[in-house]
Amino acid sequence: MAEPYYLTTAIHYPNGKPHIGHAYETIAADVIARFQRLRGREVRFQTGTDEHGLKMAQTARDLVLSPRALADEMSGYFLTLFDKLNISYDRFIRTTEDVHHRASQAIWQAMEANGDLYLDRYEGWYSIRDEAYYDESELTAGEGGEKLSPQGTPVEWTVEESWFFRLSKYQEPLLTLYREHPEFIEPDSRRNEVLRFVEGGLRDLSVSRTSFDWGVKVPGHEDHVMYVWVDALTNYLTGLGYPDDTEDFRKFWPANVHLIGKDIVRFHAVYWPAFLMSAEIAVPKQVFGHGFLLNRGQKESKTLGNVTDPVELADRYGVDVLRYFLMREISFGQDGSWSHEAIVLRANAELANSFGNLAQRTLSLIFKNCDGSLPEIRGLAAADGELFEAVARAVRDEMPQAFERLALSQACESWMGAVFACNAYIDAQAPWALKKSDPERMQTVLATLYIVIAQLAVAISPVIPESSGKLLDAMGFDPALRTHEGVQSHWYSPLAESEFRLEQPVGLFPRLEMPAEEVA
RNA sequence: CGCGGGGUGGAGCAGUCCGGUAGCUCGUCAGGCUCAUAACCUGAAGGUCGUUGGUUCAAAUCCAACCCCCGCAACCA
Repeated sequence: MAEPYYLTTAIHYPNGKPHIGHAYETIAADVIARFQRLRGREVRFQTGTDEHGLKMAQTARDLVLSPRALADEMSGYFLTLFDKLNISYDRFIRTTEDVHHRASQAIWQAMEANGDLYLDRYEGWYSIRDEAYYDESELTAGEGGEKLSPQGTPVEWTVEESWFFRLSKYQEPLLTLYREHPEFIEPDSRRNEVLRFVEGGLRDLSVSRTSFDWGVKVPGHEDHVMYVWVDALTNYLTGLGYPDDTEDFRKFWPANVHLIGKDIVRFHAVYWPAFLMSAEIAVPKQVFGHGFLLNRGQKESKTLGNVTDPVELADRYGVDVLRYFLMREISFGQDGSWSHEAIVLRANAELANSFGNLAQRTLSLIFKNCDGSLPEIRGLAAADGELFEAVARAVRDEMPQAFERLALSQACESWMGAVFACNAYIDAQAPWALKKSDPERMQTVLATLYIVIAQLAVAISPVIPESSGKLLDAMGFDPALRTHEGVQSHWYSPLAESEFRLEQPVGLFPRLEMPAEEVA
C-alpha cells in the first residue's frame, strides 16, 4: 500500500511573466515529488497561479485588458515554463476556476459558522491613486507637510467596511502547534521569525475588500471580495476536491509540505493554520520556506534591469543542467546566487567531466571490448565490494536521507562523492590495461561499473530526469525497475543474458563554453 | 534597545542545536594515467573560523558585549 504524499508549491502571482525564482521553487518541488515517487510513494504534486487581488486588477487596467484576459495570458506563460522545465505536476490550479471559488466560499462559511468572522470598519491612510492602505510609519511628509505614500501619492484617512478574522483568538493554539510540532516550520531560522511574530501578539486580520471586485465574492455580501490570501491559501484544498468529501481529500490531506518562498512564510505558518483550525480542518504537516535566488548576490528587479527569463536559461544550457545547477549550487533554505559562469563551471565539472565522462568511458570500453554484450562477473575482488559499498552508502543512505530533509544540495553532494569513488576505482583498476593482462578481470571491473552507474543514474533522476532516463535507456535498463527498490534488485545478469546489445555510446552532457563577458 | 539571517584558507559554501586534532567544491602548484567529453586519479601549499572578554582540561561550536553586511516591518518568488 503506497503511502500518500501531498506536496505543493506556492501558487504564483501572474501579474508579470515568470522569473527565475518561480522556476527555482517549482523545480525544487518537482525534485522532491520525483524523489518520493522513486521511494514508491503515491505522490500528489500541485502548483498553479494565484490570479486575484488588487495588483492583478491594476496591472490589467494599465495594460487595458480585463483581469481575466491578463490572467489567462500570464497563467499560460507559467504553464509553458513548467512544461518546459519537465515539472511533473499532477494539478495546475488557477484561482479563477469555478471550483476554487466554491472551495473558498466554503471555507469562509466554515470560519463564519465558528464565529471567527465579523463585520467592522477598517480605518487607515488610503491612497486613491495606489488603491492601497499604508501604515502611519510608511508615510513621508510632502513639501507642504502633507502626508504622502511611499510612492509619493497623497493619502487621506479613510474608513471602509471590512470583514475581520479573529486571528487573535488563535495565538495560543498556534504557539502550541509550533511547540508540539517543531518541524511545522522549516528551516529553523524561519521558525524563529514566526515564533517571535506570534509571541508579539496577533491582531485580527482584515479579510475582505470593497474597493475593488477582482476576487472571490464573500458569501451573502457580494459587495465584498475576499482578501487575496484567504482564497490563495485555499487552493491547497481546492485541488483535492474540497469541500466535497472526495477520495483525494481523504487520501492526501493534510499536505506533507507546502514549499514556499521565505517572504510568505507568515501567511502559510500563521494565517493558514489559523484559518484551518477555524474551519476545523487538519493543518498541514510542514511549511518549508526556501531562500531567494540572487543574481550575483543581488535581487533581480525591473529597476536594476537584471531580470532573467528562465525559458532562455533553459534553452541556453539545457533543462537538466539548469535543474542540477539550482539544486546543487544552493543550500536549500538559504539565499543563493547564480551566474552564467557558475552554471558552466558546475555543469562542466560535475555533469560533463565527472559523471558524463564516467559513463562514457565505461560504456565505450564495453562497446569496444565486449562486442556490445555486457561483461560477465567472475568473482569479486575486495576493491569491487568497496565500490559497491561506497555507492550504496550514497544511494541508499545519504541521498534518501538528504532528500527527505529537503537538503537538496547535500543529496547532490553525496551523489558526486560516489561518482568520484567510481572514477578513482576505474583508474586504480585500469580495465584498459587488464584487456591484455587479465581479460576476465576486465569484464568483472566493467560489470561492476555498469551496475553502479545504473544505481547512480536512478538516484539522481529526480534532479536530471531526462538525462538519467536517456542513459538508462542506452544501458537497456528496464523502465519498470527505475525505483529505489528496482535498481537494487538482481537485474544485471538477466540483462546481460538477454538480447540486449550496447550501441556506440554518445556523450550525455556536452561541455559548455565559458561565456565571454556577460552583460548582466 | 522593532524582528530575523549572515560574517570560516584566493572564490563559493558545510560544520555551530549535542564543545574534543577545521571539511567540501572551484582555483593554484607538483606528480600519475592515456579507456574517456584536453576529461580522470594522487599528493601539496594556503585559514589565530568578524572583534573583545568569559565559562571549560578543551570553543568555529556555549555565555556576554561590540563591529560590519543583508533581508523583513503586515500587496509581492
